[in-house]
Amino acid sequence: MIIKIDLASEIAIYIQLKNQIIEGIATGQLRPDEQLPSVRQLASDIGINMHTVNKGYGQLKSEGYTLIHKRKGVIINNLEDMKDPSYSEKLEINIKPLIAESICKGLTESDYLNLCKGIFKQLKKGEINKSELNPNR
Amino acid sequence: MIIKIDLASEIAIYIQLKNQIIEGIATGQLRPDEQLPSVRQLASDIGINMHTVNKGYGQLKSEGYTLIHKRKGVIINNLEDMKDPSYSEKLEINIKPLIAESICKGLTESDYLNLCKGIFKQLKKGEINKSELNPNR
DNA sequence: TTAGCTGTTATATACAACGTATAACAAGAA
DNA sequence: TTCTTGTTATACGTTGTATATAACAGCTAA
Repeated sequence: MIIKIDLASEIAIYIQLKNQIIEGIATGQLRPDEQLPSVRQLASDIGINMHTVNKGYGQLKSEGYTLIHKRKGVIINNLEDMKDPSYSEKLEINIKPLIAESICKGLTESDYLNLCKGIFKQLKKGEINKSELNPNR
Repeated sequence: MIIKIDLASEIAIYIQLKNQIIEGIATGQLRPDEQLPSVRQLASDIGINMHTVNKGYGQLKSEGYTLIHKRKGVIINNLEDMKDPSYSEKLEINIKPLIAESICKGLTESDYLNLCKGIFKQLKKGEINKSELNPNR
C-alpha cells in the first residue's frame, strides 16, 4: 500500500498516516495479519521522522487496529478485535458539527446521505475478496 | 442561546464556540439578522479571553456565517449568503476518515446512515419556525 | 463634544502539540 | 555476534492555543 503525506496539509502527519492505514483496512487493501513496514523503514520511505511514524503506529495499536507480533513486527489486527460497540457514541460527537455546517451551507439531508453512500461504495470496492478464514497466528 | 465551553475537552475553545454557533444557526435558534453578544461580553459571560472569542468570530465571518452590522455589531448572515456550492468537496475529505473508521469498528452502512438521520432529525426540530421573510437590514 | 460601546489590531507571555534529531534499551532473528 | 524490531528518553525549534494589556477607528447616545 502506498502512503501519501501532504506536508502542506493542516492535518498532522501522524494523523494523515493513521487515516490512510485505517482506510486501507476498511477497503481491504490491508488484511489481518499483514505486516506494516517498520517505523524506521516507513519513515525513510516517506521522508519523515521515525518518531512521527511511531506516534501514528502507537495510536493505531491503542485503538485496536494493529498489534505487535514478535516475529513480524506491527501487523493488522483481526477484524473482530477491532470492533467497538461504544464507537457510535464518539462518532456522533464528530459528525454533529459536520451536519450542522452542511445544513448552513445549503446541503439537504438527501445530499448529505448520498455523499456518505458514495464514500461507502468507494471504500467497499476492495471488500469483495475480504472474505477470509482466520489466519494462523 | 446558551454557549457551553468544556475546558477539559481536547477541542480548542474557539472551535467549540464556533461549532455551537453554527449548530445554533442550523437548528434555527439563531436567525438571520440576530445579533451575537460582543466579543467582550461573551468572553466575560463564559469566562474566557476576549481574543479567543474574537478568533472564533473571525472564522465565522470569513466562512460566511456572520457579518458586521455597524449598528448591531456581529449579526447572523442571510441564509442564502451562507450557502456554498463547493462545500461538499471539502466535506467529503472530512467524512471519509470517519466512515473508514466506522467500517473497521463494526458499523454497517445502515448503522452509519441511521446515525446521521438521527442527527438531522435532532437539528431540524427548531426549523419549523424558520420560515421567514427577508428582514430589513 | 464627551463618554461609552463596537470590532480590530498589536505586542507580549505561557503552555502544549508537532516534528525533528540523536541516542539508547530489550527482545527476537539470522 | 550482528542486525532489526518496537520502545523510550532527552533535547530543540516551530507552530497553535489561550491569556493579558493596550490601543485604534467608527459609531451611538447623552
